[in-house]
Amino acid sequence: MHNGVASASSDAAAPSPGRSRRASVPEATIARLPVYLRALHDLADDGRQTVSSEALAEAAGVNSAKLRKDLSHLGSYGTRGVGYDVANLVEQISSELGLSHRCSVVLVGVGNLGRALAGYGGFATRGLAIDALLDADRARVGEQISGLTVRHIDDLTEVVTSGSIGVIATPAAAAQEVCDRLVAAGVTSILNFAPTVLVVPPGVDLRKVDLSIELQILSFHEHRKAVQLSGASA
Amino acid sequence: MHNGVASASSDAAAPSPGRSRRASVPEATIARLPVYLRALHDLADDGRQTVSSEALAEAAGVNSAKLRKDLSHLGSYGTRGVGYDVANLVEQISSELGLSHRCSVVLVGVGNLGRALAGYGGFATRGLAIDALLDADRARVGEQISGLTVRHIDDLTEVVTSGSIGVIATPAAAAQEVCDRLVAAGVTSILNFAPTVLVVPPGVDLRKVDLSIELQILSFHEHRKAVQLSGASA
DNA sequence: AACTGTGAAACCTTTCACAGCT
DNA sequence: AGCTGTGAAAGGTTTCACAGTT
Repeated sequence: MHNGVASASSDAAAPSPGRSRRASVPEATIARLPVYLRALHDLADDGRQTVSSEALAEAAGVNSAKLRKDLSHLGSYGTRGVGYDVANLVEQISSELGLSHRCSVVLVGVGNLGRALAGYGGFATRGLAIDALLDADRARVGEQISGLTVRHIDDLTEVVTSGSIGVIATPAAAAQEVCDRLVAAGVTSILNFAPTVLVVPPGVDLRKVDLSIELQILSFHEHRKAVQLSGASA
Repeated sequence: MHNGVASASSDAAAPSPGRSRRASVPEATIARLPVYLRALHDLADDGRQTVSSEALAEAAGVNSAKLRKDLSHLGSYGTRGVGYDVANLVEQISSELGLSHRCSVVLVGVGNLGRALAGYGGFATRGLAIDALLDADRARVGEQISGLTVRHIDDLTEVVTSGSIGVIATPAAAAQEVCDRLVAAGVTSILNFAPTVLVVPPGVDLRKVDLSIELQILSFHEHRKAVQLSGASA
């Protein structure tokens, strides 16, 4: 799975004795909440008022025990014998994910991938959308993409607000520098699409999406299947 | 996690008593091998002959104990007191991932994202590259993208070969049908970029990359940080 | 009866720490 | 000395199965 959250960032607070409610939802659960949310939105669009763990689990592609355990971490508001109230659950999950008050998303790197991300419908649907596009290439500055005007990366500090999320879609060679500049500008959550390992200071969350790694993992499974087939006849 | 090859192929072989033919490499390890491989290629390009677990781990962004444990699953060939032979390890990992004999990659959906993927340098670097582009829109058929000619999706069976990997970069609404067609054509490994849950028969490996989910996970962490800051004063 | 919420078991992953090789 | 390989401990995740609620 994704390890997501960058390394040594358990600095938040020392194991203080007077720690308050530490509901602390597990990472694995967090990673599934967006999937549940999407399924719930679909159900709501279909006019469903309530849904059972069984039905929601199927729509989300997980099993129902896992779904119930996940929701129980949120303090869950299902009704035994009935199921979950769709609208209520949407509210709960959105709130948990912090989608209620949208934070801005700043994308750096307007090459092929950056353009694709800027135009990606999935973002806009609920809660999150890209608010600013930046690039180091002055030839691209001023260009209009998906309703946004590309600005120069030197304007970074002007477009970053408290709680911004940074998205890096630059070539690998530029990624670490862009990352450093994002961090310097106050960004503490970064999504990296460049195929390189980034280093961030403690307290900064870093996730990565690496397209070629995904393909290589599939290559492994494909390879293993082939080996099994040919070797099984022994 | 990912559903992988349904229960069907867990541990086909009985625990062989004698020669320790290595027992299946854990999923978590597989997911990191491509990262190690990239770091190793970088080291090789720099002329390094050997590397310690400490140094390689740092380049890959993991800790050294994890790296050593991961490599030990491959039957690892390090030398105590010295480290790992870079070229040898590249060979080992490539072979484990099945990159030695490239399998073809077929991409369906040549919208913004599909174009970005087709031009994505990361793929080509080592072992894997996209071999065919397909789209349902006849207006796009014939177009040249990154040296490939877009073909109509009805040609699917002509471009799929045994061991092909399918990549879905269509809108969500079309994804399941495309997936079904890929499966029907014999594809057993699929990477899905469409923001929707796909259903595949047992024996087919499915991985997904969902851009908006990644952002929502970061939104959660950002949100939590904000809450901690404002609420910590109690 | 239908369905949720949850302890407990099973399983997987990471980290530790050190034996053992070069 | 330096470094790998690995049991064992610690921690996290999934699944089971059923008590408890409507």
